[in-house]
Amino acid sequence: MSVSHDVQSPSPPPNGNTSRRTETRRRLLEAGTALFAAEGLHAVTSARIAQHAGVATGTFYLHFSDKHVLFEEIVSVALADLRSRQDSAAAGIQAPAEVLRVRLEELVRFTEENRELILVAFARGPESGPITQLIHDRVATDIEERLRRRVAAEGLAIHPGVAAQSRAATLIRVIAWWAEDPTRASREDVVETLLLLEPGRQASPKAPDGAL
Amino acid sequence: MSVSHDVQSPSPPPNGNTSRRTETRRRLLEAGTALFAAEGLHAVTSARIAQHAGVATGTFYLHFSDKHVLFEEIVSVALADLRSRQDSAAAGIQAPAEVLRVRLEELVRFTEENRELILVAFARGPESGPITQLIHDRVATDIEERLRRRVAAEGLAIHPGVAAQSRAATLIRVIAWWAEDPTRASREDVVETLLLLEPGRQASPKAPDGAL
Amino acid sequence: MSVSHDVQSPSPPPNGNTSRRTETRRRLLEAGTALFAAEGLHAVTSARIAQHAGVATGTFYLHFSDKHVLFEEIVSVALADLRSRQDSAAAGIQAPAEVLRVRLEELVRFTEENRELILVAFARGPESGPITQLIHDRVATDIEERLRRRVAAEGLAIHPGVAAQSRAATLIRVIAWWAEDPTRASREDVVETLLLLEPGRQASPKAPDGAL
Amino acid sequence: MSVSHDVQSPSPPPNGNTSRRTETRRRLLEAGTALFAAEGLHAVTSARIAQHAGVATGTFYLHFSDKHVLFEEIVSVALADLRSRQDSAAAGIQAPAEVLRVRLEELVRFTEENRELILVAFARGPESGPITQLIHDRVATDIEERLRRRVAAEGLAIHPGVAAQSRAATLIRVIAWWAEDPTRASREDVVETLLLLEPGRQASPKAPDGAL
DNA sequence: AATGAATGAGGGTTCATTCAT
DNA sequence: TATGAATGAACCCTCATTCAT
Repeated sequence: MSVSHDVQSPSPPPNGNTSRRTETRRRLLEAGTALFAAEGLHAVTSARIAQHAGVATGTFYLHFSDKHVLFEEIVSVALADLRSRQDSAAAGIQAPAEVLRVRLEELVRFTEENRELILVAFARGPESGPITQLIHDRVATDIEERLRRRVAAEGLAIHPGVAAQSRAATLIRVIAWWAEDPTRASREDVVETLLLLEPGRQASPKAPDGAL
Repeated sequence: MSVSHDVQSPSPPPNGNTSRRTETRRRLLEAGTALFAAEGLHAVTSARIAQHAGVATGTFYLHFSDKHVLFEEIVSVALADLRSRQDSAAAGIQAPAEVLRVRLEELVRFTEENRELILVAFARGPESGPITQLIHDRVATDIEERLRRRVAAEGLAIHPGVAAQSRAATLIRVIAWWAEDPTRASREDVVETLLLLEPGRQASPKAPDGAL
Repeated sequence: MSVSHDVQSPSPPPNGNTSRRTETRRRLLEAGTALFAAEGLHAVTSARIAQHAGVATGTFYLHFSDKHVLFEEIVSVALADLRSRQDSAAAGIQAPAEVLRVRLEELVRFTEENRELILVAFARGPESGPITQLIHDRVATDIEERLRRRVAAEGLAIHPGVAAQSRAATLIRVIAWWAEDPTRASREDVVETLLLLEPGRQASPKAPDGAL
Repeated sequence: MSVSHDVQSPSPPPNGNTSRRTETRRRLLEAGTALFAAEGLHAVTSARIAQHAGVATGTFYLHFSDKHVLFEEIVSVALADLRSRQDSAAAGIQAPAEVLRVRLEELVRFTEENRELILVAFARGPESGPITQLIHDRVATDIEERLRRRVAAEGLAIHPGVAAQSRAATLIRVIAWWAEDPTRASREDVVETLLLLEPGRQASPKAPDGAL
């Protein structure tokens, strides 16, 4: 159930065999994902991606105008997939606390199934490149909006901007850290700790303050 | 009171050449800081650093074996300076909560005074690379140790590894975000929110200051 | 009948690109040979070889990982060619003295036809380096082996190591000297004198030809 | 009794302590000899010679206009020294065969006492650089002159030019080869084999034909 | 005389990108 | 569509040489 790159058009191809162009594109995305995850954006050259994908150097440019575009594509497909999976999982749930937990659980599951991808997208902390910045900023903006509303409604003593930066960095870094080596913490530890660290939540000793 | 790369001793230099060397080195560090902050490690070349410092290309290599060594030097000098300032500020204070606040306040003050440097050290540019990771890892390791002790002593319901990643990412990201534009939040908002977000602390509405 | 870097097979190239690659490679080898002969390994840069071959700088590295590899290639192709020509010429001849003469004659003929190449391989330019040494050592090792056997069999009063160094140096130097300017001695003078100087041979006045 | 570089002027300095300038020059020559012998002309930089001599980079240029001049100086001082030692040793001897032997013996003794120097001057075969070329050419010219006279007088069946190239290359190569590792052959083996290989001499099996 | 920091031309090498086939 | 050889700008780095002290 991992993210797939072969879906190009919403409608499936007329016959069983994917078109050659689509297949080549898919292989480039796959090769890019593997190489970026292993070596980072900077160390990978377009020629090596092509080679790894089993196509000629020039073919790369028939599909992507450059390395960064490929990178962006990889990441944005992945993000969209994650979002839709989280939305499905949380559909129909009312309690905000439960929604949060379900979305975190889906995030963790997605991470397990797409470790390479996560390493590409979030690798090297929140400082890794324009695309990672973009993700961070998008995530942080959403969170800030939510927190702003809660501050207004509940009188939370936090600064929404500061807390949003914190939360976005936390999610990205914890997920990347865990993807590097999932034996570092159990799935439950990750979910529970992220729940407790949610801004505005209790995190006091032994007193889960009625939460969840 | 910003970090300086000048000669350490106020006494005059032992000979003419030494002071010239020191001066050149200082200018390279300064130029490197400015350029790294503005464009990131990857985009900056040693030739441009030299040019910006007003020296010849080859001179760069008389002082630093390459770009990364200069970067490391900038960052480690800055970190050491920050640490010593935090230690001085917290010297003699007993209450852990107060120590934490004082250290955060010093961090914020340092950030105000060394915005460029912070942008270099915590940069989000593409591939800022192993050094930024190193900082994160060093910070995270310290925090994890502290949390592990508190978990053992106080029975905190968090996973120390997860929470340490979260806290390190939070500190780095919030500080970098604020350094980008200090009008985004007041000094107090930054300090208070970071205090409240400390793992194991209350983050409930209107929690009385100094709770813990 | 000089050494050629062209395509081995007389049949047309399998595809357009391959022949272009081969052609470029041939031109680089040719340009390298000419430049090395004229200026020596040290004075020649890969950029100039490329320029002389009418290709871009980077193209050089598509074919040879560096200057020394090109040099090695030139020399080892030439040596292999010389060897095979000497072997063909001496095929079927029994008398050792005649074999020696025929091989020397072939060496001289080869030298006439490949003066540039000889100048490259046996060059005296500054630091022609490990490859020229390699040739000397290879030649000297072969000779030493032969002499060792003759010393054992015939009781020659020479030290095989010393004599082998002498003979290898003699062949290389005489050939290089003659290649610099073939009017310095007639083909016959070169062959006859090298025959007479063969260690273990008579070199007395008016020694009857074919003595041994 | 090795070659010394401290003799600058024919007359000794007025007082016992050599002048500072002379001393510096001597140290540069010594450092150059050691480094050239170990690493070759090309790999050695003027800065490293200076450093090795314990003086500043710029000082090098107060004594030698460049690296090659230092090299030439080293070599020509050594050659002059060798010549004068050979002349002294052969003084008063009449028999040409004995003169030859004595000169060869002196050459071998000189080589033992100045291995580093020999490695500098003759290193890497007869192809090592302009200075080595110079030596070779000078030696070859002398030999050719001698041989030309013998050919005229005795009717030797050799070409003087070819044989002179051979003999010069032989002497240089054998001496260099032996200097690399004097255990390769005994002093006597070197002298005797070089005697036997002298152009125009007998080198037939077991029949030293009255020679020497 | 000596110092040694500074110079800057130039070499080696890489790689994103093009284009003829 | 795909190929892959070729391009060439730009990078990193070295080192012979200068020159202010």
